[in-house]
Amino acid sequence: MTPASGVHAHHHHAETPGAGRRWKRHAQQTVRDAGLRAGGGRAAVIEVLSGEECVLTAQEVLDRVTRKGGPGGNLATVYRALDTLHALRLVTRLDAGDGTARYERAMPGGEHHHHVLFPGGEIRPFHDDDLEAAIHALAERLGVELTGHDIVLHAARPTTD
Amino acid sequence: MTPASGVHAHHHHAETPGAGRRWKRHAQQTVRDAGLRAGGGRAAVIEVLSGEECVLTAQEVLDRVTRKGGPGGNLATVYRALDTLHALRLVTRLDAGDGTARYERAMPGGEHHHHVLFPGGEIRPFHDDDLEAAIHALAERLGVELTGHDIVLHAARPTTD
DNA sequence: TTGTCTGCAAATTCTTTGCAACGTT
DNA sequence: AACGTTGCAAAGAATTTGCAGACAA
Repeated sequence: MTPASGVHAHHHHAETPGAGRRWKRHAQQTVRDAGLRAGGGRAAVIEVLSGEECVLTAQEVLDRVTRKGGPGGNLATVYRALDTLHALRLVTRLDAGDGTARYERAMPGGEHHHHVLFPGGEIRPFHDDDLEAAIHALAERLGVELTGHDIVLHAARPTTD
Repeated sequence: MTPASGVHAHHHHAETPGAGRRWKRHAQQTVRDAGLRAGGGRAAVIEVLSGEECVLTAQEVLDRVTRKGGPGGNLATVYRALDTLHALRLVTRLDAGDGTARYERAMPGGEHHHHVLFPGGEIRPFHDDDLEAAIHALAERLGVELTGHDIVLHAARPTTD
């Protein structure tokens, strides 16, 4: 049962201004360095992602690409672009548990955030240094070399806001 | 809750003996209490899950059910059973990021574990009280009423062990 | 030119559903 | 008898892939 429940991301989170532009440049550079070419489809996906702080599904990326006109107006192209960007660690994939992957830009330097899922599909990003510290301490305790970590909280609703 | 005791996590697989049997009884009881009947398919799924401490895909559950002979030898039945058990909060769903859902029994009382993913697909469960404490502190800081949380670590490989 | 990118359609994979027969209560 | 349960086949949804033509370097 997946009646296309909408998932809305909240911008609760003041993000560094220019982060999108910075990521866009970084992404273009990285793609070029990988020996790949500057086609319109992938460029459009990069453009869209640079303008979004939090997760989008492939379909949502396509919608936004389409809205802007131009090339990239194809789901296969979007998926291919997302795959490439993910392989280059330029985007992060989030599984919200509804069988649809969501993607968001990954800032260079490991700067990242996690997600709180609310009933109804709302997704809210958050970042917390104490949590990051706890994760790293944990990894050491477990004796594993961490390459990444995903944390998804499920909440009934904000107790305050 | 979850006093940050100095309990050392890092159990590879040290689970309380009898946990499987306990869960099985609990599951059967809960299903009965929900007004559902005791068919062979769901019973087989419960049987399989009770014998596994960590995640299985629907297909893996089916394989094990089939191996034991008897009813339940059908993927649709397995999915339906897993759905029901999940709705009753008797199983947990894990998205390892490969587009296939994995399920494991959920012990009553909130007792649970998280997962470390290694390259190659190996999944190792762990539990850590300090981490749990950190999560609860975090939720309070965020001002949300937590109903659950998923933590997935990605590791290159054990640094020691 | 050479090798990459795109779009379109077809194919895959995972999961859900319709329906008739069957089992439990 | 009433109603949940199961199996099989078909349907769906998300994601991937084969190909031929368009493009970038």
